[in-house]
Amino acid sequence: MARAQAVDKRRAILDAAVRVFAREGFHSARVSDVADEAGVAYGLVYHYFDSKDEMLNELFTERWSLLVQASREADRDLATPREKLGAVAGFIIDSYQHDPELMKVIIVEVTRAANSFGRTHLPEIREAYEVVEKIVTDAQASGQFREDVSPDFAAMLFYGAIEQLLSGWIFEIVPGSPDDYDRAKTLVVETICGGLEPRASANGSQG
Amino acid sequence: MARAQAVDKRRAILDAAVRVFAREGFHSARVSDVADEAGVAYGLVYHYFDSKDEMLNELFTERWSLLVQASREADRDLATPREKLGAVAGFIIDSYQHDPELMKVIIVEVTRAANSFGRTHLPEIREAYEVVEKIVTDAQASGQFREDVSPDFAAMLFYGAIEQLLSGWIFEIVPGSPDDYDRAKTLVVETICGGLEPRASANGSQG
Amino acid sequence: MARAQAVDKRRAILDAAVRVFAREGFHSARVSDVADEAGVAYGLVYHYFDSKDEMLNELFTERWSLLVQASREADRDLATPREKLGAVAGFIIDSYQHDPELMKVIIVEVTRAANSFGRTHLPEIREAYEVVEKIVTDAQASGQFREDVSPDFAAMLFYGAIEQLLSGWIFEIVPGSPDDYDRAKTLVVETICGGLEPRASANGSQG
Amino acid sequence: MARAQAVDKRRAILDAAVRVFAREGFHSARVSDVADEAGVAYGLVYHYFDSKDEMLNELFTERWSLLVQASREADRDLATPREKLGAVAGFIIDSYQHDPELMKVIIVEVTRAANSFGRTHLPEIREAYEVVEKIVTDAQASGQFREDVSPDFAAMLFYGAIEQLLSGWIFEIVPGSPDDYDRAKTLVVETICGGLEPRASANGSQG
DNA sequence: CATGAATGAGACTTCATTCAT
DNA sequence: TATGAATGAAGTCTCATTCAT
Repeated sequence: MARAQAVDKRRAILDAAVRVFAREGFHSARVSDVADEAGVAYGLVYHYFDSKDEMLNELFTERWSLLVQASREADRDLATPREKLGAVAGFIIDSYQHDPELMKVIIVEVTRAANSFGRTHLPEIREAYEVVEKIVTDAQASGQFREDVSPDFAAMLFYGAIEQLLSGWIFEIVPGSPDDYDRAKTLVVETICGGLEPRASANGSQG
Repeated sequence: MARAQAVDKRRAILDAAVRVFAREGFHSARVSDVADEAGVAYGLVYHYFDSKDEMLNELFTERWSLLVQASREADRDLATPREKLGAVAGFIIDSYQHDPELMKVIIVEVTRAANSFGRTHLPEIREAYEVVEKIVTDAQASGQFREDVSPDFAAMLFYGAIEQLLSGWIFEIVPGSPDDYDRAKTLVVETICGGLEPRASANGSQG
Repeated sequence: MARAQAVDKRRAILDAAVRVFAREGFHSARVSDVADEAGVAYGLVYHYFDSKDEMLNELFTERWSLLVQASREADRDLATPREKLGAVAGFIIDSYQHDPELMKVIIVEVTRAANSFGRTHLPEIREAYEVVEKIVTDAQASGQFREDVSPDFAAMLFYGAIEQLLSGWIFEIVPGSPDDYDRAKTLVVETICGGLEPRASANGSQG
Repeated sequence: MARAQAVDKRRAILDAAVRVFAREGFHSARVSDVADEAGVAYGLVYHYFDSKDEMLNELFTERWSLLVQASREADRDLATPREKLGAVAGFIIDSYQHDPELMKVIIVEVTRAANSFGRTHLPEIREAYEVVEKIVTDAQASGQFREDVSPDFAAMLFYGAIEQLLSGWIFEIVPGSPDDYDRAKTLVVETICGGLEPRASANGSQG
């Protein structure tokens, strides 16, 4: 019971942190803001977390591990590279749709903050990239993707595009309705894969 | 003479700021670091700039306006969408090759920092996007690009991919040699355009 | 217990501020001086007060409200204008005698600093003036005071004289012993009221 | 010719200082504000004055010496204490009417800033007080003023009242039209002198 | 005389973290 | 567990003054 309480408080703090970090940005957010938002005492935050950074770390890892896991399952369970990459993109976009504040924090404060938290979590981020790289490598081996685009380059393009897309929604630069999310899932894959697939006829400088 | 001196010092501070911001990150960088790096007195920084922020603003605008200008010229002077987008991508990659520290600062601290400086410079950033959107729109009108990908979506993908690529080089996640830069110019365009062009035969919804 | 502690520290800071502001002047006083004088950590000052200014505001309001209250009671409870004004003057002089440092701060840094804090507290200062104005108005209505001196003019004279007197003591321009304080109470009222009362015979240019 | 120029610039700086100090307050005013207002180069201020303080010192002394001189002449040339004190009050009020900004600076930044410049100029300020004290002493000796009010006390009251009055005009707490100025000259003397003169009959608790 | 660039000390405020209860 | 008072390091910005030209 007390245990349940404790877990609840910890969770409440983490959830509050998401909202506060999303709203204020990690840097501007004060630990006291998180405590207030969670409705707990200032000091309790430090009972559950060693530092402000740790909250973000936890938030990131919690979610990112799911992405890596989902990516691996997609690679294992699905047949074509399009399906696989579509599942990865779909998972990310669904995550955003389901909890936009959390995804905002993850992308803005970690994934694209290569200077600070991005560095810290580089190994985890690379894991996700590597799944995509493997999907591309396999697709090249089977002739489904052209071979002149290196897998890491392709993974870069893939994630770059998706993150930019999410950034656009996050900062309301482009409209983001449920319809847009669905359409985006299809289009991002189609566009990127379209570019990665060999052309039927001659392509390239395409006179 | 005195005038030249003055200009020099201002320039020296700005150049020092690039190095310091690139090295430490804007947030961690102290104004005193910039002054030290420039070899001037602390107060002189505030003689030329109203605030630490203003230095970054200036640095960004100075360079970004060149990008916008170059993009417009590419759109005006070149013939095919591939050539146009290739010129834009080329300009960015050349900029990076020529002054990697400045581009690092611009991308890391402004373009991808949608929470802080990215917001401030959104209008300027949008200008660059709009050129790409126009290129895509025109290409769609002439049947060179498929029409089911909206121009703003395409612009998002395009810039997202390029920025991610540069991030990879900046943070040494992927190797970045002069050869890589050249290859990247070709590939990024080929891949993105490849995805944007109509397929020779039926594909798309890939039946 | 913890609560009492907290209150004590807050009080200690405020009391220290009085001493420091009186000694150094508000402008020259550093927040660290106040913290040192109070024997607390620097940051604690900002735990209890939003700014250095706020300490002075609090100090002023705390005391000034007592003056306004005492003035109103004097007006209500006493009979003649002499008694009323005597009570007001007496309260101020007693305040000075009781806590000269606080009154020094209030007069020097607020009441006579019309440019800075005086402006901020003008409404409260005016309240005190208005009580005196009312006393004068009533005295004029009952024929005890001459009518050619407007009440606000009279209030000005009254407070101007008292403040100057206190300034003289504060800066040791004129001697200030307990005896002097007592004598002053009588004389200031007698002189000012003497000037406000109608002359028995002809007055004015009194040849 | 060059000499005339020089004098003009010095004067221009001093005049600008009056306006700037009156507008911003001495503390908030920057030396550069004064230079800008005077239309001269920053450094020139330091060619003519050793420091920011010195400008205020000069401004004060320049005017205050006139007051002392005028007071002495009034004491020497006029007959009754009323006339004498009336002339002193008149001179101050005329000064205000003639150059309100300068008088504002003198009163707000020097005369009533007993902590800072008031201390510095205490000797000069005392000179003015001493003239009034002498007038009162003489009036007491000739039986025109009551003897139970000490001359320094009386001088305090006199100046306190006048300064408060000017403060009221300066900060627009009480209306200040040319008419008000004229009326004030009469009333301030009449009230103060009225209080200092012996009562025809018994007075005091004035049954 | 005149200019304005250059200097650098100084102070407020913020806030993550610790600790006593 | 829970509270919130207490700590103190750190950094931005201001601005009077100096100095080279």
